[in-house]
Amino acid sequence: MAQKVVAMASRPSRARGTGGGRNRRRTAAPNVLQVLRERIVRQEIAPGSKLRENELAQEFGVPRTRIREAFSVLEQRELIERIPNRGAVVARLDLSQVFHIYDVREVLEGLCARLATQNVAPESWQDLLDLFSGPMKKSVEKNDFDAFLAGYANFRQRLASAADNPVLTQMLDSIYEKTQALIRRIIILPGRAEIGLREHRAVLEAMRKGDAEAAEQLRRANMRSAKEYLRQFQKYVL
Amino acid sequence: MAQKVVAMASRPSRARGTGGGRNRRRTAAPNVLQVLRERIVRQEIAPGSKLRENELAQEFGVPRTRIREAFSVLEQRELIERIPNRGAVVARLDLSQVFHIYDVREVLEGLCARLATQNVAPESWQDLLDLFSGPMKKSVEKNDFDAFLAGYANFRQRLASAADNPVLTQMLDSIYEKTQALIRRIIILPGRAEIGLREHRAVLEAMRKGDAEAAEQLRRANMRSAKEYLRQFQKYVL
DNA sequence: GTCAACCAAATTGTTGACAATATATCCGTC
DNA sequence: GACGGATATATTGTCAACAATTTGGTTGAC
Repeated sequence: MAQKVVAMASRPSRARGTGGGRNRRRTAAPNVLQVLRERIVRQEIAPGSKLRENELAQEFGVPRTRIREAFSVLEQRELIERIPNRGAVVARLDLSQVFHIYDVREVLEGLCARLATQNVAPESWQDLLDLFSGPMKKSVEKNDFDAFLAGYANFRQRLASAADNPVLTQMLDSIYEKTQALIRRIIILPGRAEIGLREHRAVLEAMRKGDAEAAEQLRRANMRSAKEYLRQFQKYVL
Repeated sequence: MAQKVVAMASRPSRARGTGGGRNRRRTAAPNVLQVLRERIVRQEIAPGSKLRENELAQEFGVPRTRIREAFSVLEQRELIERIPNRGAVVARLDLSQVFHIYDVREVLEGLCARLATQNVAPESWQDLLDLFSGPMKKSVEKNDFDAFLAGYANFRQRLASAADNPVLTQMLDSIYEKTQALIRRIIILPGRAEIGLREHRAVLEAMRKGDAEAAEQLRRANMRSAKEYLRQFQKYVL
């Protein structure tokens, strides 16, 4: 019995030291999924590219099974397409799908604005309103799209957080990760940033007044406007 | 072309062991995922039950890896919950999540009604309107809930099909598979079927007139009403 | 009798080897 | 020289053994 204890203590498991001050895993990035997701969303891998399991397994230093499991999730999220026995390719948005997405996004973003307005005190939107009245306006004038996109991301995040509806948040995220690259190309269309800025300000003003219905309608109008812009310039962005 | 097929058929290696002839994987290729999904949705397995990989692998006659892969998908759809090293359990809806779902469902079903109205000729809704004016009314009077649910399923399916938006359809499906069991319990609440019937008829009448905006608003009102009923009777259905 | 540590069984997680399939290359025939 | 057909290679799909973790019960000390 004592021997058993000894055996236990001396078992060949390597230092894992979860409780200890050591870093828990060896250098390799544990989250294959997250990395792949970001690469695809940011289009660091071009749509249509083939994803080879062996290649990725070697790069990440993990067995192929891990890659496979990550593929399974990415397929569910429609970020990649898998054809049996032929592998996985990065999904590409076709035009009709984009318009379908925008129809859905319209009502979801509208709901998000309404819930956010209902859930928190109107004054809490003052800082965002200031941001969109001052600095963001300057960003647009200077054609500083990175700053504009950062502000926009802030806007979305604040609304989703205030809306406090995980189901909604998840759906918006799943939409957003598919269209992120597209949005960047819409923003730089001539005049779009100006219009978007004005529309966002209108939404925020309604929220500042605590008018949830108006906020919903204005956010929906904003989405419809974006969709119209897209329709007009579709040949340039897709 | 035909030659290609011949080449395929004459490939030498077919050492599958079964060797019985032409049938490749006849019996043992059950769609594990589909079966598990239905069992969970229909609550043939109770929420909170533990799902053992080995058990299922043996039952389906497939290696554990398959079960594992199915689990991965079910987890993504939030039909099960997996805790590392502790296994998978059937997800259970808690009350707050249900209300979150209904807020989202309100706007999505509204969108679905609007798109359906816009996409097809108003006359094409006549048969559904007749169904909800005649037979469905009888079903409610006779407390024939199965018939009522079948008609309701028909209604939803027709609208989704006419809306012709795969993104929307998928989101509604993912919501529906989580709440299917709940809906059956709402329907049998005192008076709910009558109210639902009236509201659905109102939606269909708007669609019959080609009034997409009204159809959207009425469908949303219908969802809000269902949510209110749920709030009122929450202690009895959850 | 209670508490704690400890062992044993069951269960999940991981890995590499092997089989099936698709793609690319080469060769003979017309 | 081009086309069809067969082999070679690369890639994906399948699987069963192995490792690690949790759990329930048992033993022993106080």
